[in-house]
Amino acid sequence: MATSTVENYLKHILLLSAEGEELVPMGALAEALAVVPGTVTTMVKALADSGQVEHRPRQGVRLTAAGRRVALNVLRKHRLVECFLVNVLKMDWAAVDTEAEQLEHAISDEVLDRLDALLGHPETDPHGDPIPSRHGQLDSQVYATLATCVVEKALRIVRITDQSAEFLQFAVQNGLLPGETVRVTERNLASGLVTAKKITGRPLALGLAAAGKILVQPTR
Amino acid sequence: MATSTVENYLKHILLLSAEGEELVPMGALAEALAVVPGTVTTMVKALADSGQVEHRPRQGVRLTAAGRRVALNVLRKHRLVECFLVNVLKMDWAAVDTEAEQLEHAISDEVLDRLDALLGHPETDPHGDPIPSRHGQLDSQVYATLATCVVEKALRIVRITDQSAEFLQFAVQNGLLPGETVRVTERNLASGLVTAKKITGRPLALGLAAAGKILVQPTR
DNA sequence: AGATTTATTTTGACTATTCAAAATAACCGA
DNA sequence: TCGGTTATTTTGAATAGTCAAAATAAATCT
Repeated sequence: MATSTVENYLKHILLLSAEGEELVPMGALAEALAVVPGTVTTMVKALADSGQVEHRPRQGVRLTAAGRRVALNVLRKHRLVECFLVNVLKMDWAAVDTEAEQLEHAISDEVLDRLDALLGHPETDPHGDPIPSRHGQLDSQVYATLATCVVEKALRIVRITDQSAEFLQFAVQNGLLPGETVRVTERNLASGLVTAKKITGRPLALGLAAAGKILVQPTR
Repeated sequence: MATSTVENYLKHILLLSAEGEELVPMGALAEALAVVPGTVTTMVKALADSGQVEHRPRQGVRLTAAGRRVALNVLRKHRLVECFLVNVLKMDWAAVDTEAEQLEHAISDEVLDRLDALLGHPETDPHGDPIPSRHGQLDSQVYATLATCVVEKALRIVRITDQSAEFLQFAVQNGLLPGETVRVTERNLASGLVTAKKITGRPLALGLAAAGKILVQPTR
């Protein structure tokens, strides 16, 4: 059985390889896991020995099929737990990531399935992140963001890609939640400023980086 | 923050010291934790250094006030999680102990409180074991068992003190659940045999050891 | 008391995970 | 192609938790 350290390595490799095949640089992984790069090298070599990742020295890591299976299962646990914490326990949207970080390694597949049923088989977690299916399907649609979308068009927010409590708090305070409808009224690449407006609301200015963390799709 | 290993040591010391002050022998602790005795000695010395237990060399260990506080919190988590798994997720009575074993170290106090509220502040877990209160009160009433109670009197089952899946399964199959009413119709110390009957049922024979694991109280 | 059994502690070693710092390789600009 | 960044790997050491087996103390039994 994978230790929770191993689960974390695999989960973060999955998360950093976005869609598919790309090699994750060791440095990026070290940063994500908050350990020094040398530690990642050591650990990745061990993971490679156990067949969970493929290590290309000096280039990066990539999950094997086996590693990906484990990673998706952990991610599924993480996101379903977040749903539970927000929908059932009514916890703060911004706080649940940290909680789920622990719980994802402690809950069994049995509990996972029952939680999934209790929640009505949700497809995304409260931040809009897609929940991998029981057998490893992960929605990987590419969305526009407030930094890249067309202007003056009504769009539905589908997802917030920054899990930090600060950013999520900011999002809540400005009503930038998945499901809400917004329109970008102005975007100036030079100044790096984006102005967005909710249907019923005052204009809100935010930087390009922040705008890029909010994924949107055409209102259906 | 206490590691989950430390939490387990403290929890088991609490459980083994039943009520109060007794020193828990190192061997008993080693057995409960499924490690060799030498390991316990090493670990207990570390726990003593950090002020969580008092170690009497060659005699045993005992929790300090600080250690007891931690242990009660872990036990509270364990038992509330069991309630959740049985009452909300409808999991098998006999399987939840193992699950809770993991979850008790992963859930935060915040989640704990909300779980407690969701469940309606239960006083006992599904096996009848008392749940320590938020601030460390633990019901320590001494109950009679089917091995020690008066015969021919109707009694309510309050608790099953063996958490092993096998025993719990046996209990379920014979309807020996907390809340049920039973009567001991016969007890023979010599043969070590106890015969019990549910109000609406055929007599059931069980050994003294098994009978001693079922706690009862007078029907109110 | 002396010998024996039993519980506990000590010792030495091992695994998993981590860090700091030095060594190495790859890349990049002129 | 040379020199310098920058990323990665290596090396040596630390911590937490564990085991096996030898040493020791305590309790027990003649």
